[in-house]
Amino acid sequence: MAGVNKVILLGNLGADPEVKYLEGEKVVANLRLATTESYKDRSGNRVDQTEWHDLEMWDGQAKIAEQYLRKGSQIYVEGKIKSDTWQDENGQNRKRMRIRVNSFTMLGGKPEGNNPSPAPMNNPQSKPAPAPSNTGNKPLDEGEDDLPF
Amino acid sequence: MAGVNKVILLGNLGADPEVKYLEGEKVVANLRLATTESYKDRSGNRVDQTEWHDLEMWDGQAKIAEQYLRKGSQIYVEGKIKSDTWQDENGQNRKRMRIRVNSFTMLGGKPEGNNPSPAPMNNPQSKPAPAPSNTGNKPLDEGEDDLPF
Amino acid sequence: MAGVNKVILLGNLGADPEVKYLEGEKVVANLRLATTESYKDRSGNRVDQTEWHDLEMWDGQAKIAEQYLRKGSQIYVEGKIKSDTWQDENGQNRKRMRIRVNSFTMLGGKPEGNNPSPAPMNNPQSKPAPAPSNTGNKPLDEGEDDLPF
Amino acid sequence: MAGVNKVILLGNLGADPEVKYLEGEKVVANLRLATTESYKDRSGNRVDQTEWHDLEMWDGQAKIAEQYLRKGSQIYVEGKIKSDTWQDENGQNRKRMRIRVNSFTMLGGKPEGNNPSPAPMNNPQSKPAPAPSNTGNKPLDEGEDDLPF
DNA sequence: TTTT
DNA sequence: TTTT
Repeated sequence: MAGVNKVILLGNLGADPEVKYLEGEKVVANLRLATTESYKDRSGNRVDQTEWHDLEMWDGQAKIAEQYLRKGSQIYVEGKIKSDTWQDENGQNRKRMRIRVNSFTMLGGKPEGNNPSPAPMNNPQSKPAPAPSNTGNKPLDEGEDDLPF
Repeated sequence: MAGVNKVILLGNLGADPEVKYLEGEKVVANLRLATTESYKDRSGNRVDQTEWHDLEMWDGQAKIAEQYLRKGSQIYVEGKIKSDTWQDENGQNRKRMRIRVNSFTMLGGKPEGNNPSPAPMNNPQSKPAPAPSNTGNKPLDEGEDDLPF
Repeated sequence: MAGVNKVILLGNLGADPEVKYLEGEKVVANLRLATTESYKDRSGNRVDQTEWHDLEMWDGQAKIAEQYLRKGSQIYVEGKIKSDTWQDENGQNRKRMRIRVNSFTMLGGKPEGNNPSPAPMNNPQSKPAPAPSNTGNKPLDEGEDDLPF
Repeated sequence: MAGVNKVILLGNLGADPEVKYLEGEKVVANLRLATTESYKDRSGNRVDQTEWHDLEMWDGQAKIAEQYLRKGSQIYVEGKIKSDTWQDENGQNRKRMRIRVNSFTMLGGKPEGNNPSPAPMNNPQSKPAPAPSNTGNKPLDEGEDDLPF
């Protein structure tokens, strides 16, 4: 019964986060993260292999993502694999895997050129916040809420 | 370009490994691994949440899996996320995620009752082997050289 | 400023946990964990290499350790490296590294023979508890306190 | 006997790597890596807590470190804990922990200002090399074979 | 669709 | 002794 399901990713966002404000104070952000592995094939040519990951962040974390992450941002992520299953319109069973993010760390990378500042907030009542660089890896006494401020 | 794509799992196999011998000495094993997380919901009831993972092992690792792993075996796994994409019969884009295993460790757990001994080998010329408890974590002198070029 | 400091261990305890009850409801448990790597040297002989780790757990986690972990117990651990520095009696700078445990999972293994049941509690007012198999990897809504019950 | 001993670090180098060329083509690099965790204490003040790690790299990896890493470089590291024990001049048992690096990835960060280009090589016969961004995570066909015997 |  |  005891289990471990852990994912560690380091890569760049393929697009700005997509953030949705749901009922009851819930917020969810969806992000696309590319992790690229580079190696030489047998003929000596360098090959880049990119894997795309669907990330899901909630609440405080989602708001931080919305404020600070942009297309191109480089982040380190810890999370877990989470799959949804459903039936599609043809009655076939479908499955979709996602990474549920537990914590992430911004590493710099270069956000998009002509909009270097944080994007306008969708959430008007959100308070201004200092730039965080880390979410989730909190000291134990304060628990693992997702808001570093 | 620098990227990290790492998965760490600890759980039990839902079935015996499925092993295929391909041309050119290639061997592949597919396994289903369950990782179960147990927590109490807001009404205080214990809830088990199980995630199923599709694992893929190759060559020497696949043979070890075939010899030593069974439905119910408990293993620790390191690997990476790997997705295949294709078009289904309706012309829709489909995607399937898998864990490409880099190394695994057998932890005991309980193999199935009435077939406690290793399953018959599909591969007649395979040599008998001592029971390993670890794959992939190689000694320094042999393993992983460090030059990416 | 952004940093990651993460340790993942899987091994067996070299002794029963040492638990101390401090003032103000604080509890700390110290444990010795062995991780053994097995490989063949260049002459083909199997070599076991064991590394011993000093683990530190606090509060709820420490109590779970006291109740359920014994010499020989096999556990999976996530934590971080934490060092103390001080001057010894000769005025020399000394440093000691420890693993501060964030979460652990019991994997079975074999507790000591003649005392198979949980050791008597040092802490009289502690309530009886169901056997947990996992600490720390909690759903986000409940945060990362260490008590699974 | 099966064990896991894994360390994941992300931080900045406190100094240039120290590289030693030993007999028989062996090369070792020692590095100091800082991982900084940032959190708010109970009075709401932001606190930075830095842990310093001693890293050890060998051979090809050591050469890459020598060529490309500098004081201030930001890297992601995977490795394992490795301790040496000895008796000091007072006859006391001493222990020293180190991280034996299995692979690392350069993340940018800003190398020192007035010496932006790679340092001169200590190793005259080394061939010029393209800037790598990743070590150790090898392509499947070459890397990590899977047979521990 | 990212990054170097 | 790093970094933001």
